[in-house]
Amino acid sequence: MSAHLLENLNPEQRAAVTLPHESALILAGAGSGKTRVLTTRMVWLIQTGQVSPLGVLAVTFTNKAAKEMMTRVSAMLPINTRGMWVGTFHGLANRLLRTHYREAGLPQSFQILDSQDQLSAIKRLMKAMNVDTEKYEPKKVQRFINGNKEAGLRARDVEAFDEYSMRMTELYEAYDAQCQREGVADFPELLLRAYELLYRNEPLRQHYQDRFRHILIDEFQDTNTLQYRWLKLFAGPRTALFAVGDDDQSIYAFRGANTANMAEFEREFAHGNVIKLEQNYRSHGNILTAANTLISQNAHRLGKNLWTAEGDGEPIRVFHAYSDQEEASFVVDEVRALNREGMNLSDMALLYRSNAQSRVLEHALFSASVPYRVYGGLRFFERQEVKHALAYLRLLTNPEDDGAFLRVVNFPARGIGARTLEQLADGAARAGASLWQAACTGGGKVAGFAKLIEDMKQVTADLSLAEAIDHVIEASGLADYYRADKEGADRLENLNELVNAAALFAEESEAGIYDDADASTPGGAESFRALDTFLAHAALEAGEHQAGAGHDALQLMTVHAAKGLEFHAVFITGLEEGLFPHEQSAYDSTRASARSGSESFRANEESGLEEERRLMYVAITRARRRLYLSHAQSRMLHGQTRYSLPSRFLDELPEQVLLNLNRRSEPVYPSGGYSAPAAPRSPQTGNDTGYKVGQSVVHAKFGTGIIIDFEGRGSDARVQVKFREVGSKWLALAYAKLSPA
DNA sequence: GCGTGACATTTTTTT
DNA sequence: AATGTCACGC
Repeated sequence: MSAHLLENLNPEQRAAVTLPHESALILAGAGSGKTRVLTTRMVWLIQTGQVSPLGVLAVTFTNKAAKEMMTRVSAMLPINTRGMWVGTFHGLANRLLRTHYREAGLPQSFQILDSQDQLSAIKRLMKAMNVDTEKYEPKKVQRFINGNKEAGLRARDVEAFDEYSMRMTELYEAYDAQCQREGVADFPELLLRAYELLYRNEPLRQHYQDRFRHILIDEFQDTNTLQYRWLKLFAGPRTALFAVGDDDQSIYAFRGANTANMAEFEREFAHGNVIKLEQNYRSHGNILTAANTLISQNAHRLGKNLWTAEGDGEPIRVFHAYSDQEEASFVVDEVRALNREGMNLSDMALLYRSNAQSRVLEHALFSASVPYRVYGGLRFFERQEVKHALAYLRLLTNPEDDGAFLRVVNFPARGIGARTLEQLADGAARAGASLWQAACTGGGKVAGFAKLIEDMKQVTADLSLAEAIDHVIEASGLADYYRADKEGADRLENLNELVNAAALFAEESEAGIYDDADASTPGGAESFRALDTFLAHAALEAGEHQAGAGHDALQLMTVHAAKGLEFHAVFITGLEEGLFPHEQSAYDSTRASARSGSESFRANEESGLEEERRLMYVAITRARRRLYLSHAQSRMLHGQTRYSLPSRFLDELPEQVLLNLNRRSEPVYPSGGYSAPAAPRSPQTGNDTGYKVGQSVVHAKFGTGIIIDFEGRGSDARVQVKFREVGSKWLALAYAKLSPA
């Protein structure tokens, strides 16, 4: 039967699947059957009796990938997969912490803060500490805290010498204390806590190291420093680590992913046990040639070249548009043509670098009544009405949660205003108590709120999860509030959907999906309480952006969101300098972490440009048969028209695989009402304005800066100026009050 | 206490 | 263009 399992694998894939009990690194290129290898390996290990299902730990980055893996494994294996540890880093850490909450120093009902919750917790803290939020921006504080946690550093471990980072570190420490007091944990905290738990608790560590004989990791290139350490801690002397990744597809360095982990893993674990999967089963030759040529221009690579047994296929179509609108209508025309030829809309994708770009495309698609679906955006559990309902629930299970308290104490409005809350907070701080405790001992409207919550607690105690949530939505006044609101219908529906989601969740939990079948864990909590589990689920799995499922619709998403997906036809739009590669990433990637006080977690500071190139590589390799690349000379962005040059990535592709769709109307401008449009630019020559690139200038409002780019001529002339204070801006010379410095 | 208008801000995204 | 944040006035 295991022979059957291996039947359709190529030699490299088979070698990877059947590796002996040793650690290995699998360099799996785009479209090389990575997920297949990973799941088959898991099944093979179990089927050949090398390990029991409980001895396997499989880690992914997204819930989607985890689910996919589970589905495939249970399809191949007749056994019960319920006790298996397959999940995201955060999901598994949560599981561990719930099981060993005492040892981890957490309350049984600890709540998880998502990024929004975390930010508001930070703002609240800074307000209480009277910190100047101009000087210390809450967002930067959040980055600082998370960056350090992801590097495995607690506040006391951070080396801070200058005043700024010392203050940041103080905030970090105070923030952690606040979280501890309130019984909440943010995302990186889950990982760090779980790490510390095993690090300090030897018997527990022994237990898990002994249990997990095989650890499999998906998308290894996306691991950050802490996640890698976490894996090393779970791995005992007899554990084999099977890491699958593609350094060329690392596109999350900006949030701490450390590609150097791959090289390090090879040195520390794989010891030359490296298998490359280079045969691509997805794309035609020309597309792969383009991808290979592009990525070969990155200096920091482990090295890998994709090939395909398919023919060259079609050339890559390149379109130069005069404006973003023209680009959009070009895309719409092509999409309709392909659709007429029989290609499903859902087999085509429109990709762009940043979400803001989708608007023009959507507009054009809408006018042409082409059905489409936009991925990304607000997810279900992140909607405000849902968050409100969840906050009530959090308060029921964990009254110390001040964040939840503040979110709903006056929503719907109960006449409890800022001043009342200030007094309440003062009282709570003096007594060293939570807001909830202070509210219970007080009087007036606040006491009324406390009574409301108490009553809810009583009533819901005997109800099922879904019934309880339904009751809370009614009793809190949320339902009435949205019923009274003219625009509340959608929100009301979402609240209804929340009740349904809870019912569905309870059903699945009943089926055992979320139970831990391993009863041998020392000191483990037997089962988790339904409400807590549901709340954790809501935080960890914010929910797919639903709607329009089942309908054939064109797929719109950012390149980031497209990772891991494939389509027959792909349009990569907005290939312009400054947009893709994005200026923020390409030119000053160091800025974000420069002040974090822990540059070490970005020790492999590579140029942001290489990450942008990898992003382009990911985009190209999404396409199976047909690929379109387009750029626009002018584009509305942030309410301003910007003029840009074609992306350098277009120049980095081999000409022989490209087909220029504008060929017929050389030069690239469309024939039409435009009288000899200005050449895009030539910074050093041919401008008549008296300004040139590199020159220092003074602006009445923005201060002094340096001209870094120049476009157009005459009354259309525009310059990009990098100001010392306010960053870079595009200015029309005809209007801007500029003078030479 | 609450609603309204001025003001700034704007990468990519998962957990 | 669009959205969130903040200060101000009722």
